Amino acid sequence: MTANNQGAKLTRREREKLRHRREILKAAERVFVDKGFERATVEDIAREAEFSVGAIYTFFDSKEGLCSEVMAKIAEDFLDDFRQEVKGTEGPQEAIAKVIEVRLRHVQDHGGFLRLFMESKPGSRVTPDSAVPQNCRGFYDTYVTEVAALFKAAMAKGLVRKTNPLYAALSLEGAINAFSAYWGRKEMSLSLAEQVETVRRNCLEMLETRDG
Amino acid sequence: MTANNQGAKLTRREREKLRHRREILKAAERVFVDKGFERATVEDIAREAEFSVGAIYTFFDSKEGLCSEVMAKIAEDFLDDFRQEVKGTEGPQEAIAKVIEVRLRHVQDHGGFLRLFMESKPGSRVTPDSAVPQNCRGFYDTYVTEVAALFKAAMAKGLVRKTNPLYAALSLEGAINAFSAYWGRKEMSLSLAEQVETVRRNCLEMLETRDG
Amino acid sequence: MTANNQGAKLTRREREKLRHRREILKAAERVFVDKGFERATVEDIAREAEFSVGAIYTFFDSKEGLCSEVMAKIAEDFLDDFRQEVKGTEGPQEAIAKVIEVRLRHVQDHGGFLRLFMESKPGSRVTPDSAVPQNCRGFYDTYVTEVAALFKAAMAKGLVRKTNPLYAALSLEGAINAFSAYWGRKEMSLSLAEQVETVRRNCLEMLETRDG
Amino acid sequence: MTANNQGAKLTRREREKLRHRREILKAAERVFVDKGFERATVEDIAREAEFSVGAIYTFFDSKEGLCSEVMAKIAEDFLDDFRQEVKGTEGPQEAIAKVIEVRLRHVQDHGGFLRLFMESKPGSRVTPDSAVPQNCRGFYDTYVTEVAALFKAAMAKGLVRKTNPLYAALSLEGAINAFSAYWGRKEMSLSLAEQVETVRRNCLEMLETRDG
DNA sequence: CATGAATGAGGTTTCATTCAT
DNA sequence: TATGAATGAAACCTCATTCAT
Repeated sequence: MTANNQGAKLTRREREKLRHRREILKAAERVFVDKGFERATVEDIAREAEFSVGAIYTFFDSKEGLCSEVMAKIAEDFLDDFRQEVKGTEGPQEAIAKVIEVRLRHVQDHGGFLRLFMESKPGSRVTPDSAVPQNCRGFYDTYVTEVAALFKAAMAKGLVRKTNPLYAALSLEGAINAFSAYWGRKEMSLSLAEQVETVRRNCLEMLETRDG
Repeated sequence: MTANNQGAKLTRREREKLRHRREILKAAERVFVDKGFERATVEDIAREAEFSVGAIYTFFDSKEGLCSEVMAKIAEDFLDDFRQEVKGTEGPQEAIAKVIEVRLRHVQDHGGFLRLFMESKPGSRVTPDSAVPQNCRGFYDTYVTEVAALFKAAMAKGLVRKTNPLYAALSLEGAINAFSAYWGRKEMSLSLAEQVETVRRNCLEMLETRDG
Repeated sequence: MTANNQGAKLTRREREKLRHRREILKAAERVFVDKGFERATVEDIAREAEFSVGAIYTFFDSKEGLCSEVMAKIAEDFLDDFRQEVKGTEGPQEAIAKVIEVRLRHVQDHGGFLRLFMESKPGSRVTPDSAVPQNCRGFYDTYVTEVAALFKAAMAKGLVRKTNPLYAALSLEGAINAFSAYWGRKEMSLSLAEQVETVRRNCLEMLETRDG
Repeated sequence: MTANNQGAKLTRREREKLRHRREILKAAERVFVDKGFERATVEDIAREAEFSVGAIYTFFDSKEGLCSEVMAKIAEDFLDDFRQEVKGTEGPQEAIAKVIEVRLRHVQDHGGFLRLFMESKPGSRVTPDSAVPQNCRGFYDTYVTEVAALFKAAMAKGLVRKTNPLYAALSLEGAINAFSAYWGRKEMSLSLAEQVETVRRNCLEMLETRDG
């Protein structure tokens, strides 16, 4: 039985192919994060993945297509992780604290890749337009909107000062970016817990009501 | 008298040369902001500057060298502008408000170029290492440190809650980046005054003491 | 008994193998006719033949070798068909008429492939030199010479004007090529009978003696 | 005065550029005729033209674009030559004789390139569709039609047997192709005069009325 | 024998840089 | 000085061929 119809078992060959595909995606992410889209060469990626150049093209249509999938995967994984973690919390305040952790862990694991989405609009060509996959275009806004909803809930409960929840979410995002870029620049390696605590104290507490 | 020692008068020739140089720098900035370093070609820049390709190379050693000077000029002009504006204020609170204005005006005039500095450490290659000029390496930190000093002063006067002034400065920076990126993504064109007011209300007020 | 010496019985295995080989040759011909040698990929041929790429290489040494066999087969089949049909005729005049039919039918079934032979000499590289098989080099001349012999016979019987029989044969060939290319270009789909009649009237009748 | 407006003199630089462009076209024609579009590499062409690979691309957009121009130039030059020569004749019979000469001379100078036009319809991929320039699509038909008109005139004057003039033109074309391909294959180098005479005697005389 | 993933040489194209005028 | 044609290294991508399963 060689069928790979829905849910069916995959042959060893197919499993291996999928594994190789994932390996290439991982390697590509590392190279893209390290060098940026333009300076990363397909040969770099092939070397990092320990495959030949041609092999890359049996899995992906083009360098842009590959980058596209890398971004889509990062975005997807991040949103999944974010939602999963938020779901397990009690109350919006704890949820927001969790957001910080998820977000900082992501920077630790994937570098500043998410920042690319923040900027991605036609005309800011850090990454070519076509490499920002359709299903990622709205990703960053989706995320920010969901964080804003958490702030809104917290404000409704009187846990956080009343302001525009969207701007509260953007402020938090911006601070996380700025802090982690600063730590990166200074080659400081704080533990994740320390990072979370710092952001919490310097950002979140500002917003909390005195008697929250 | 052909000498061009400091302060000496320049011949017409020399004055023209300097003017051309500045024109090329301006044009290069526009192209780099629009397309990014990699996708900008020297020919693009030459066309924008209305010079020949060769002319570019009589003024600058290489594309990277040119980018380097563009960045240095942006950094210098920004610091000058920032210090000038701050100097004219009374009290740290007003100074910080001015910072927001200066910073947002800079985004309006020069796009997200400053963000490149925030991220520029070896390894985040949006712009090639060598294009970040030596004398710019510390620029962003200088700026952030000076803003932090303003916060420190405000805290000393009890105008702003006591926290780590550096992180307060980074938070403000991050928020400005996040807000302006968001507005850019949504193609919203708020007036500078509206932008400043929004950042002030959503960021700064959070930090102010109730009886500040 | 596994021997496959001439005439010996073949095992089922061997019969199947031969059948697969023929199927690949047929598929390859279709693809080569459609796309030309260079633009046809081995994968195209494999897909058309419903075999894997690897299978092609168990039967044929290389893409050129495959093309070589395709051409040899076309040439052989054509010569067989031509001789068979001519054999069944009475008198050279009828034979020449039959030639036209055979030739036009071949264009209908195999496209302009024969024209490749007409042109194939080192230096006219529509098809790579090495893909024109040794045993095909003289094929076109053999064919033309045999047609010329028919003309010679017809001239001897006074049925056709006396000229150089070889040039008469070449003229007929050329006209058939030109007519069928013209019809192809105009996307006209005349029936084979109409095509034969047109060539006969416009070419052959010119050569006939008034009282032939 | 550096303007190159209509009719104005060109600067030396511009004249040189045009000359180089023409040299590349010539070299490209030689290589395309020799190897065919697919097997000709841009490097081959560059070497033949004694330029660098990059230089080719300062004159032409792509290999296909270059081929396109080569074909357009051949077609244009041929039509010009053909019309010029026909214009200078007295009576259609002499004109047709001239056609043979022009056509055979073209084969001598440019090889079988014209045959490519004869076959060029979508689907016969000796040359990629896009390399057959728009303004060439109808070229071969234009030529054949004009030759047909000459036959029609000759028929009207009773100099040539009455048949379909278009098919008469196609027959002549086909014969010229077949004859010259044959001579090429046999590496025979008849003089142009001998070639013309052979075609005239073996093709044209067949069509002439006895008392023409 | 059949498969198809993997290889890597080779082709097209771009573009920073040079240099004769 | 200013020009822009020419260079050639290096990038992306294709595809004939191989080989472990």
